Amino acid sequence: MTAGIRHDDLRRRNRGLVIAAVRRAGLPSRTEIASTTGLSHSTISAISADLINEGILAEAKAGELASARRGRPQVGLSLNADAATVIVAVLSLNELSAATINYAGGLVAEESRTLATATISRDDLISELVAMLCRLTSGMEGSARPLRIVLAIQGITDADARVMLWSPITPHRDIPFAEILERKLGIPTAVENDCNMMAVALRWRDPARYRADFIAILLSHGIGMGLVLKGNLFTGTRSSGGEFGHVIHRPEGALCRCGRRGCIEAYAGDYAIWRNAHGKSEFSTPEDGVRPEDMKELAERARASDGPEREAYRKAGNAIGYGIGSLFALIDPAPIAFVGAGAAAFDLLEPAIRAAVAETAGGQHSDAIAFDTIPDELPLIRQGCAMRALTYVDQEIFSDGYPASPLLHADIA
Amino acid sequence: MTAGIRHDDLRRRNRGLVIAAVRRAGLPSRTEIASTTGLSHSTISAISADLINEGILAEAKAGELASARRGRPQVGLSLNADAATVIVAVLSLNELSAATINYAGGLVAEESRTLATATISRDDLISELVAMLCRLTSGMEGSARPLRIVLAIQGITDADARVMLWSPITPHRDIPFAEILERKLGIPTAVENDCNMMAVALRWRDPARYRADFIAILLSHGIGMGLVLKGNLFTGTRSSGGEFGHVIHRPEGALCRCGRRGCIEAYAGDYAIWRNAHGKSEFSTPEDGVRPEDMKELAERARASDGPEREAYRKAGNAIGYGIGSLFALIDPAPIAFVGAGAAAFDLLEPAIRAAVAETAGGQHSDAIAFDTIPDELPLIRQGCAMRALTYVDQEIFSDGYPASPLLHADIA
DNA sequence: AAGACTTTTTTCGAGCCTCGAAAAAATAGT
DNA sequence: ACTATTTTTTCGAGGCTCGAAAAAAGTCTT
Repeated sequence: MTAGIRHDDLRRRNRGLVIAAVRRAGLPSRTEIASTTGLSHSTISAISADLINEGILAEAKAGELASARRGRPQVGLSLNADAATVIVAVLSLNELSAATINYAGGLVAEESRTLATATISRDDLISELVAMLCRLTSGMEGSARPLRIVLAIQGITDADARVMLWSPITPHRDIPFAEILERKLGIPTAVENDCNMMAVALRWRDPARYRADFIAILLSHGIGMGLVLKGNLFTGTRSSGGEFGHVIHRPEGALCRCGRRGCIEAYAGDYAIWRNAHGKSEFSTPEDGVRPEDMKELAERARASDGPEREAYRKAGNAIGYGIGSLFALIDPAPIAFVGAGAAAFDLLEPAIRAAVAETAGGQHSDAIAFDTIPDELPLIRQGCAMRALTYVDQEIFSDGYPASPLLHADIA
Repeated sequence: MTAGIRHDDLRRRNRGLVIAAVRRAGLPSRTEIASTTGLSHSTISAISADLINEGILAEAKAGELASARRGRPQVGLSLNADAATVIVAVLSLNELSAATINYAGGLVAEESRTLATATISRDDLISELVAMLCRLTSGMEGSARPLRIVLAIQGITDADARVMLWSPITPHRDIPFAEILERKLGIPTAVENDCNMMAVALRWRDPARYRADFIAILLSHGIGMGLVLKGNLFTGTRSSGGEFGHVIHRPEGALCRCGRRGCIEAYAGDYAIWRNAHGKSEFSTPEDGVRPEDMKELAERARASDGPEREAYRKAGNAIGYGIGSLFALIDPAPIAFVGAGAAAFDLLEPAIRAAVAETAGGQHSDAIAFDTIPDELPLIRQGCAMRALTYVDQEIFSDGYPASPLLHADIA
């Protein structure tokens, strides 16, 4: 049962609304905030005064907002970059990277290193991560301590974003990263699926295109998906969900890395395309060592002539297209962004994808099916993590009357 | 952007909360409502006094609440059955039925008739419906006028629940039932998918089992689905969505009623089972005239010996099972209720369903997969419509300070 | 049977919050 | 310098929820 609304919740929610409006708009005036939130000018005035006093927002210098209009000039409100910091970390195949981000979303520091994720021991994996984050946060104590960590992983997390349940990059399972990092660093942590973070980032990058309903599909060694429906990130009931790569394309079909058969990934993952292009059986054990260079070369050959390579891409497109079509039967069509190295070969996939979608329930609204490609996934994932962490701070910490950094504003005391 | 919370929204939302608590609990005391909503006793006292004055709630007679405890006895609050009425209508193959329901959910009047939905003209279909609802509402004027109509149809509606976009029971498309009924009867109307209403009803019938996440699957001539995720009815971005029957089971597979190939329905719909059992080609035109008696007989023969009939049910179960498995890859497992005549043959389907699910991503959590069967769908659909209509009245009308029936309480004037 | 005890419900004043209207502030045009 | 215009702040009114205390309505005990 939904909880009742207390009187003090009201202020909290409206504070959150004002912060969100500033984060979204960049440098909005109070009047602009009033109109986007629907709250009265007086309320916005009161709330923004509080937020400025607390060091969460800051007023822009006069003239920063091009006006040239008559009347009292608007004063833009911005996020105070020094109000807080957050940490983002991305754990992917053979690579671990992390960064400190300030409250305005700017990069403060970063670090990354290669890591043999497939063979490293469980303890070493954990301690490498802990060590990197300790280095990043060293010297940040007291009010300078980061307020949130978001760790993105390839694979499945639990619905509460606390445990990595399974990942293709390591044999180790059920690693409670959130608990570990909270204990070691004392900073609240969320563990998120990388594709979900991609979807979050798309929404911030291009809100016009990626608004209420859209899909991000990661094409790489495996196939991942992040799905936003009615403005909310779609997650499973127990896990991060959205395992599009393991929707069944052909029952009893090709052997998948997950051990099952006929998954979309078993036709469209890098290893599957490679396997098909090299004339190996669909039932042969998935090859782990397919490198990005191999795929680039494969794509070149597929473009050069209509041989087994092109056929392999066709099969991949067919699997993806039928999968999308089935998804559209459930959720109706929505724009799709293909992300990752595989998106660089999208020209080879697209005809087969479109042909397959046309054979499905999604085909009837083919006008609404827009594709977009973004070959480089890491920046997207990072940005998604950063926004995830920052909106957490916005809504869960700064929306209460939290004294952001009292020392910065000692003059008001 | 989410709208700001006004001060007067607060009362409205808390009124809605109190009404919802009473509808859910049956005869709760004020103290009980306070604890389920988290609001204070004083607030509940004030709100319920208002609601009683407005004739929306009523106090139970003393002693109706078994207490036997010490202390001042609790006074149960109930919905005032006379506070309002709503209309539910269900349009299904060859049958149209409608009923008037009072505010407490009790049946006031009902009517149903057979109708050759497959051949009737568009205008006749509309006027039959309008006529029936006019008869039901005749004499109910002024404050006795029903406050809401919910019409359930087999097929696809738009996301705003105003238009029947497509239905298997009639060749006519895009009938704006909501607009038509609102104009003819002057009562706000919603057009809903029948399976979605089944899901709504399950939640009211057995909240322990069907709580936050579950699936209702209708097995009849076609295959429908109603899905509740995180406590919300799942709908598509443009339509009622959840067209589980048209998820692709086998690309380029059996011919479906929808004209496409390989849909789950083309294996598991009545016509598909019938077609397979009679040794017809999977690509032969779907038979429209398969009657429930035919299916009953088919099931008998399938139970009697392991012939083509049993094989047909196996194929159906295989399609459903793979479909469920793929769905579980996206949303994680959830309890499933199989509804409709096809559920009466669930014993024939279940082994193949379970075997197929085990081959998919859903298989890993096989412990969480609970099946339930409900052969009679019409009462479920009706109940879902009724609850849908009543909660609309609760939240959209009675949550504002709406004078429910001033005449009933003239004494307070 | 009267008083003690217990639990539910109502009453009442305090404290917030939002809102609208009016005032103040700050600039461009004339 | 003065007017027009637009933004922002101020101020009082009205509502809402809350906690504490009081009132109500029984059961239990002696």
